[in-house]
Amino acid sequence: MTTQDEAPAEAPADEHAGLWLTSGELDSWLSVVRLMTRLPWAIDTQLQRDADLSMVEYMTLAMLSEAPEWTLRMSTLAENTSTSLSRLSHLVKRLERRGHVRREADPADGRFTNAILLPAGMAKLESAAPAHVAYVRRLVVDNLSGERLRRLGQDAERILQRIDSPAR
Amino acid sequence: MTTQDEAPAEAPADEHAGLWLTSGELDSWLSVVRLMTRLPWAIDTQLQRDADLSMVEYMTLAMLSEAPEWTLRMSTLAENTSTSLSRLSHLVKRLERRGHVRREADPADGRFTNAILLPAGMAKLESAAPAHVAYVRRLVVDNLSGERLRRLGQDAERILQRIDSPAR
DNA sequence: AACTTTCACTTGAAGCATCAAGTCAGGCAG
DNA sequence: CTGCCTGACTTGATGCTTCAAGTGAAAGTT
Repeated sequence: MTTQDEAPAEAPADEHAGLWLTSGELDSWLSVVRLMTRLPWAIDTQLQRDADLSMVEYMTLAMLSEAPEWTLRMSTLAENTSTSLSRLSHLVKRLERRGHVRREADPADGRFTNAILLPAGMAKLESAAPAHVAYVRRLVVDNLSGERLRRLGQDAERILQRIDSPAR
Repeated sequence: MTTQDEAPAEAPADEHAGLWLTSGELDSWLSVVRLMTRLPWAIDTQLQRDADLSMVEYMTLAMLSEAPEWTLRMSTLAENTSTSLSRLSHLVKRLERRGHVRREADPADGRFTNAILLPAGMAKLESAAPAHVAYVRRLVVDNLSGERLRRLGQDAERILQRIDSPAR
């Protein structure tokens, strides 16, 4: 503080060790940012074009199709698709309007709401799946070696754990 | 087509080789999907809370701050932040209202619009950066080994290339 | 039994993204 | 120099997401 402390542009490299990112770290991070931006966009575009579904809608139908009785609680569905209950509620309302899904209060405990896949929704999912899977294969699964794909999944899980961990 | 073809639930495992995903592939893919969903959400939440900025807004300010004269064409900015020109136009209008940025037609060629970072925008960015970088370090950069981070960046680039490649 | 609380949603308003159409500058053809 | 044409945005409407507040069912409290 005795000497001047401006000169924001250039500074000794070690000055911000741990505060800023090194150039290599930054490159990797920016690649990840681009991936997070453009991969969802690419998949949404494909699904929208070929099946008039967004990725969350697809995931929602897919999760229901694998549940017993084609039925899941809204809260479970929200967890599994990583969305807020509010977003899911609006979204299911739209799927309901389109006849893909219906809702009913859980007969055993009226606080819960069950979302139930309808045959038309299953048909929609089945018609959308092949092109979607093919595209996911092309972009990701068949584009990386088995080893790298597995590690990518692991890295993702490791990051997700940190997101969920309480600190900060 | 001569025999019945329903029974959607169970089918021989090799039946859809290459059409569906194996259980390991599916696990990895679903991890990636969760990452794409929740990492942007986590970062947006942190930035919003600490600096009242979204990630795209942050990136926009950051790109401008590193450009000569704190100036970039809208189209360049759109490329660099992976957004559409339309979205960027709306976004920059909002940043303009807040006094972070201004726009002017390129004096040399009036078809281009330059976005220019204002001192207030730079100040905003500088106040937001430390907490943002710390969070990125915590979730990603310091959470993976140097080796794994580099590979993650490479995998991302590989996927991005496919997204950009014309076929399909 | 009345009450409070909690939990699991639902809703409406406001903000942001997307899509299609419009504008406007400069290059080019005649 | 007039009239297209292209490219680079900008705009307005529509739809989806988010945020804050509301509702209603069951469990616990007194």
